[in-house]
Amino acid sequence: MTARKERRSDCPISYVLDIFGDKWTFLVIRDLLLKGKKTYGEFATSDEKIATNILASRLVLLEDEGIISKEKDPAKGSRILYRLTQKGVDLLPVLIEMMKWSAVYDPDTNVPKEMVEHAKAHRDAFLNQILEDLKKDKYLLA
Amino acid sequence: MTARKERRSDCPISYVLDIFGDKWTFLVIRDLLLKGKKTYGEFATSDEKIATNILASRLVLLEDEGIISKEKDPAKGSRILYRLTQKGVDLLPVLIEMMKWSAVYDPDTNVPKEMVEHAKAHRDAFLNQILEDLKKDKYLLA
DNA sequence: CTGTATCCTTAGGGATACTG
DNA sequence: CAGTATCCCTAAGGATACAG
Repeated sequence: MTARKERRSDCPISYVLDIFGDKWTFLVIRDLLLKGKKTYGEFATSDEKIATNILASRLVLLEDEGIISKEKDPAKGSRILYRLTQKGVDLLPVLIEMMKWSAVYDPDTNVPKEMVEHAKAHRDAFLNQILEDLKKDKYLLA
Repeated sequence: MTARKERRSDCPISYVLDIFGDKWTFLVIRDLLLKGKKTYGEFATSDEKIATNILASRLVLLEDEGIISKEKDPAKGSRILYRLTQKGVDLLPVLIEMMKWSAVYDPDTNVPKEMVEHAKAHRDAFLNQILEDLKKDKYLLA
């Protein structure tokens, strides 16, 4: 069933959380975006062992939100392939920033070393640029 | 009580979700980072109306994770001020990317118009840059 | 005002079996 | 393999009262 969409507020952060505010939905995006996974079975066998009912409900949710789409595998009719829409692909920067943050602060995370270096080196410059924009009220919320 | 930390995997995205995988925690960060809120009462009166028990538990969680810290208001001893640590401030890029995404895809979001323009104009360039890095396996997960 | 505590309800989610 | 369905349980979370 389609989850009834009830916004808690008109805040853009809240909009993201209304869709992704749980421990699983972003992992499906990760699998599609960064692990090249495309099928139900591939999602189901990720390290975090998502339950099949949760997985199915998330795929429906993501399709309802226009973030993924389904198609039959042309090579094998019984197989269904999931792919990200543009709206889904555009989540990449969010994922990347999450990974950079973890790369810096999670000692146990398995992020490539060069990415850690990249993140640390660019962190200050990136933050300063954003803070500049903040000063111009570019991102300030009401 | 301190939530028992049980990682589901060593994935950096999963690390973020283990902390922020709910509908409320990021809103507290938003209030600190983008709304200039500092006190319990200010958090409690946000648009989304977080329950006080949830709020308190999230503040404990965030302090345990080293993302916020507490101090007494020097001007008023009974008042407690929360502030972000460096680890917390470094979440800003994540929040910003979330806002940019909402600015593009949520028709009802109340993001400043200039930010929408900014996001749309820079989206392709930004994605292309990340995709370049992806090709170099800079962000690829195992 | 800053929290705790308690009660209660619902939603999230694990395990597993089952269907096309 | 791609899902549904069911059972059951726990955690999340709303309401509210209360304490320092």
